[in-house]
Amino acid sequence: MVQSIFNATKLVNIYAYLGDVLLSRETFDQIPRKDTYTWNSMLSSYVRNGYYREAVNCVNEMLLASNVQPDFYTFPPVLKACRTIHDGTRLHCWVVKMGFQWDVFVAASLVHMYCRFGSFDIALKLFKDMPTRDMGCWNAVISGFCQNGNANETLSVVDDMRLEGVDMDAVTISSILPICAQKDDILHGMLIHLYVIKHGLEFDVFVSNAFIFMYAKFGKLECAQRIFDQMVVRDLVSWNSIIAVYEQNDCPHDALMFFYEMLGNKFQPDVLTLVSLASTIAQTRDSLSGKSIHGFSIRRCWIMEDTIIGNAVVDMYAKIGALDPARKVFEELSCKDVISWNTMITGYAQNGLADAAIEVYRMMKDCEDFTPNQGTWVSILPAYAHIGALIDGMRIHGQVLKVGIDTDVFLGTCLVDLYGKCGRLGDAMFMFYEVPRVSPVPWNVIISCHGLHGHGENCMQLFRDMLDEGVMPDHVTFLSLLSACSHSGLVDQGKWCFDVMQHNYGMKPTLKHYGCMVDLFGRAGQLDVAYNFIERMPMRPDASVWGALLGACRTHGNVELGKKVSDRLFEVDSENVGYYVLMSNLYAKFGRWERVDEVRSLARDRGLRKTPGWSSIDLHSRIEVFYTGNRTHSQHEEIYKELAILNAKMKSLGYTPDYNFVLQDVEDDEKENILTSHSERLAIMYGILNTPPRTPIRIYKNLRVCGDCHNVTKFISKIMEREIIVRDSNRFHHFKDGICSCGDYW
DNA sequence: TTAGGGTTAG
Repeated sequence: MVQSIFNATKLVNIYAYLGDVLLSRETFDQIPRKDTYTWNSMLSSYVRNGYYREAVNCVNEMLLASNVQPDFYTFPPVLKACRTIHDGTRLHCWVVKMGFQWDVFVAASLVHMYCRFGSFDIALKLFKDMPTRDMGCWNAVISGFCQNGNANETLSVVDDMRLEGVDMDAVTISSILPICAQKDDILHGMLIHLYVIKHGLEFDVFVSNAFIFMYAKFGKLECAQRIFDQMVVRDLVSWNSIIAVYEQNDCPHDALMFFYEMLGNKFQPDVLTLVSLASTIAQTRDSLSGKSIHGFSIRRCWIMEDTIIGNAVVDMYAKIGALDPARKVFEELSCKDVISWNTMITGYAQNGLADAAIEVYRMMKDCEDFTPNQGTWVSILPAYAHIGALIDGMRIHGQVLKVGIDTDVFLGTCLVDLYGKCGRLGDAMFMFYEVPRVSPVPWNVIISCHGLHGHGENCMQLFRDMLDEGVMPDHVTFLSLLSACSHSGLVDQGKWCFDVMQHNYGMKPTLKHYGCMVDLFGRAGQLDVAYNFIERMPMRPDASVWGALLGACRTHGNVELGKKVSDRLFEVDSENVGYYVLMSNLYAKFGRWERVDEVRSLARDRGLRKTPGWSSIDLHSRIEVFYTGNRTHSQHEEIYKELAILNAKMKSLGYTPDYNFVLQDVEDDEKENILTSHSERLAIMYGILNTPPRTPIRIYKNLRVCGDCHNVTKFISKIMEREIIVRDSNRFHHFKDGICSCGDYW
């Protein structure tokens, strides 16, 4: 039995301090004659533990009770609750009525609350009208602006404060450092660091934590680490920050090391630790750890309560490539926000599953609760670009223009990519000149678009323009350039780029760069050069490098080298069906059917199935897909009939079918039928039948276009007087008047 | 430790 109100109230406070609000309330309820001190304690118990709604209800109860009067301790904590639940005007009236408006603690709480509501006029008026201001009042308005992301207003208040001769304290510093990080203002950040040292504030935990975060944003890992090392006392935020430093700067193993060290120091991870950890695991692609993180957040019930951790887990699974678990977590999120949808769409798009990305985007649009934003468009546009859905992509462009954010560098770059990949180079160039071009990314995209169209010389010119504008190329720039040179037969320029990246920019080529070089030599028929190049590589060639050479052996018909290369290739990758197909194609070209069977049965024994070839066409906002030999389409009879008529016309103009591209050992008549039913021809004929004369036809083929279809498309473009743009898995083929823009080099 | 203003995330 507790002896006095005073002691009973002490217990309310102790339970609050220990985080047990229920026990705190139980004790409070048992006190028969509660005084102001008792009520104030209960209120702060709620607020301290995040029970904001309850705090507001409790203060209403108190204000209506006749036997007790609030004092200047009553309002500050409740106003803190009000700003979080966005409901404080009524309480402000009470404050005024009771005459506590100009108590410095109360006034500071009011100012901060109105800043957080975004009602800056009210906040500033209150601030200016205060009869006395202390440090807390200045900080209330400064942090209020900061937390609403109003960087410029914040800095102007800081200037006013210093003009009045008031020095910044630790609270001011830790409020404004995130603004320096947000504005990428290294100079001010470092000046503040000097100020902190001069004023002896460097041992404040909040200040140190804010510096760790700021230096991490600037990419200055050593500075962040030095501050962390010098800290005398570290809290959970310090550990979370140092983990995030390494996670955000692509050093997942260091991030994990600090996580284990944190556990060793007896700190329990919180939601924020888990969010960083999920991103870390996504980088290491360790699916087992991914499952542990997911399990941990389920056991703590965080995934149910916190959308951010849910989104982080969806993102983690998607980055690991585990789309089914990602989708399951996404479906089960109790509260989805726009970012949840964007994460799921990006997950599918980045794993090449454009159809699934589009399906999720449609579901999102059907939900009236969510309005697509910049993030949504940045995630869906690459999916449309991937499948060549120009009309859908243009619809997004329309929405972007309506909102007026078409010069956003991320969106602009996605639009450049869309137009480039959909065969509209002119529109891509137009968009490119609309976006800011200080980062190499838009340059890389436009160079890669020109490369896909076989315009190698344009790519070299763009590269020169980029350097003239003072933009630093990165690894991707050189990949785009090398690939462009390779598709355009610019062997010397390709060699020059490879040399420049190493000697002028000090970049070490990656496997991908080596792969491009092999492709460059291989396509140009310099098979021995390519082979010797691989032999001299300073790292172990992977399947893509050998695969590039095997493709060249197929194009240039070198069976002996092809055999040698495929042996090396299957040593490093025996699971990729594409390489078996390439090898069997090579044997088929020379009629070595026994070898063809051998390679095919090898692939079969390993449980590999050939990817079926298909082509698609985007007509009247509907994507029609044709598989090779398709006879189920509603117009298939008409399509085949027209193709037969076309065949006869082509032959009169000198066309002879190239049976090298038939991979079955059958009679010539049958070989001709097989060629006629290739998916790209079905899609082109469908386009011709369903669009007005002379309109261009754009189709997409999931594999590489076969040589015979390439030849036939030239004839079709002449006979039918159509411009035909075919995008395959490799590049663009632009046919007009019987000629292909690639000059038959691809 | 009955009160205001501070740091970290998808």
